[in-house]
This record gives sequence, C-alpha cells and structure tokens, in this order.
Amino acid sequence: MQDPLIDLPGYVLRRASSAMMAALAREMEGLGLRSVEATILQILQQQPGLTQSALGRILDIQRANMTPIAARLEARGLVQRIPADGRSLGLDLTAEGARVANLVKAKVDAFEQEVIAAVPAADRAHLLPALKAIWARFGA
Amino acid sequence: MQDPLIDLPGYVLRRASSAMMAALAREMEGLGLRSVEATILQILQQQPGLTQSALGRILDIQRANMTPIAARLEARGLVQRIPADGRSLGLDLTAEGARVANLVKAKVDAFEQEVIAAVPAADRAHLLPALKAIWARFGA
DNA sequence: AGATTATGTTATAAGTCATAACAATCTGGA
DNA sequence: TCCAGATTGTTATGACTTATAACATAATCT
Repeated sequence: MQDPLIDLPGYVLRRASSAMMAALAREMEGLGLRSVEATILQILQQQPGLTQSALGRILDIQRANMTPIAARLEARGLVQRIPADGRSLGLDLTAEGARVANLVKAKVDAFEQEVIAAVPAADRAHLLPALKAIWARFGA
Repeated sequence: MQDPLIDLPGYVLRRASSAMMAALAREMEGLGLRSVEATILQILQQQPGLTQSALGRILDIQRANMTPIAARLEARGLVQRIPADGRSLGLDLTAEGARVANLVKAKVDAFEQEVIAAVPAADRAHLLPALKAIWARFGA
C-alpha cells in the first residue's frame, strides 16, 4: 500500500507543502491566528501602511477576500484601518498588533529553521532557488 | 511593493505549491476533473481495487471525505465500487475510467516535465530529496 | 468634463478539510 | 465460540479558502 506517485516532483511539492502548512497552522493556533493572518502581521511589521489591495496583490488574495480578513484583524485590535485616500484603506499594526507580530516572527523563525533542518544538508542550498523558480514559472 | 517573506523556505514552498496547483487544476479542467480526482485515477491505474479507506490513507483524506469523491467518480462512470468484504468498497477503473486515466497520465507527465524544466539545472536533482524530507518531517 | 480605472464592499458559490455520530462488519483474545 | 474492540462507509455539520459578479465611490487620464 505505497504511493505510486512518490517520484513526481509536482505531487511531492503539493504533499510537502500541505503537511508543512498543517504544522504551521497548529503553531499559529497557539496565538489564536490563522496562517494568513500571521503572514499579514509579518508583512505589516516590515511594510506599515500597505493598503488592503496592495496586500492582496502581494499574497495573491482577491480584494473581495481581503475585506473579511482585514475586518477580523481590526476587530481583534491587531490592526488599524486608516484611509490612505478617499477609497484606499491603509493597514497599520496597533501596539497589541506589534506585540503579537513579534510573537509570530519568533515562532515563524523557529519554524523555518525546522524546515531547513529537515532537508538533507547537501540539498539545502538548492531548495529556495528551486522553489522560487517554480513559483515564478506558474505564479500569477 | 515587494514581498518581504521571499527568503523564507516555508513561505516560498507554500507559494510555489499553490501556484503550481492552480496551473494543474486548469489543466485537469480540460478533462472535467478536479486535481484529487485526477490523482485517484492515476493511483487506481497502478493499484486497482484499493478500498476507499486505503486510498484515503495514501492521500491523507479522511474516510468521511472519500465518500462524496468516490461517489462522484462512480456517478461519472469512471470507477466501479465493488465490495471487498462486507464493509469495504474496492475501487476499480471502468473502461471509460481507464481511458480517462490515460489522458490524465499524459497530461500529468507533460506537466511534471514543465515543473522540472522550470527549475535551474543545478538545482534539479536536489528538489525531490528536499521535498520528500520536508514531507516526511511534517507529514502524518 | 467625461470616460476609464481602482478600491472596498456585499453576496454567493464551489471546493477543501476536520470532527462527531451512527450502523454494519470484521478481528483477535478469552 | 463469543464478545469487546477496531474498522469501514456514511451522513451531517462547520470552518476555512478561493473565485466571481455586482455595486457605489473615488481617483486618474485624455
């Protein structure tokens, strides 16, 4: 009862990603955050004031789907929505949001170390370039 | 407006996988199949008679979620559900299912070639081992 | 000024995924 | 052999993700 697709890179890419994402989600659960929310906090930490649309473009999330995500972050007091112009809403971390973002960063950094550590040393340096190339090839 | 997380392997793994899966889904749409269904046809091609539970264990799909998937494949005439014992249902490709499975295999093989081709030659040999290691580390 | 584009929002639908509960069946140990 | 426990398929349910259409409002370009 073994998996006959185990040597197809695309298939294994999908399985590796979904296994890793499940583990990451369990980590973020401890902070009461979903993966997307954790990602957004991290980005806002380095790029404050991004509009919902701009964030959506970075993360490949439709405008329409950003609305409830941003609203939830605001409702939890992690983010402030400040009009950038008459139609755009810029997102900024609140003090509480900045605090949580630091916790996220710590957990994510540790997690990323685990990912790296899981890869055989000989293959490590090749992982990021390979993944970036695939992302670039099939990405929007 | 650039992505500040672009050097985190886990993050890029997720983005690469989801971009690739979206492209694969567009391919399979041409056959009227979802990705999961295409995967199942491929597996049944090589391992006929697998039960729903066994398939679920291979693909990390809960029993409860296999039911509608198998039912849909049967309703489309691609798969037969034959009792293996009093409780298990073995899945086998019908003639039509075998025909479609061949189309799937052709498309997937071509697609996997595209994935490989997208990766810089120097990194290619390292991709599969790295992904398998991550899968093994975080997988069920 | 007027046409076009961009933004945020609501509503909606499909797909993925996990859990609980149930009946029917199988299995292994007393 | 018999019974307790595990397995299988099923239904129902809920959370999350994702895509699309339509709308009002605002910015931009000619």
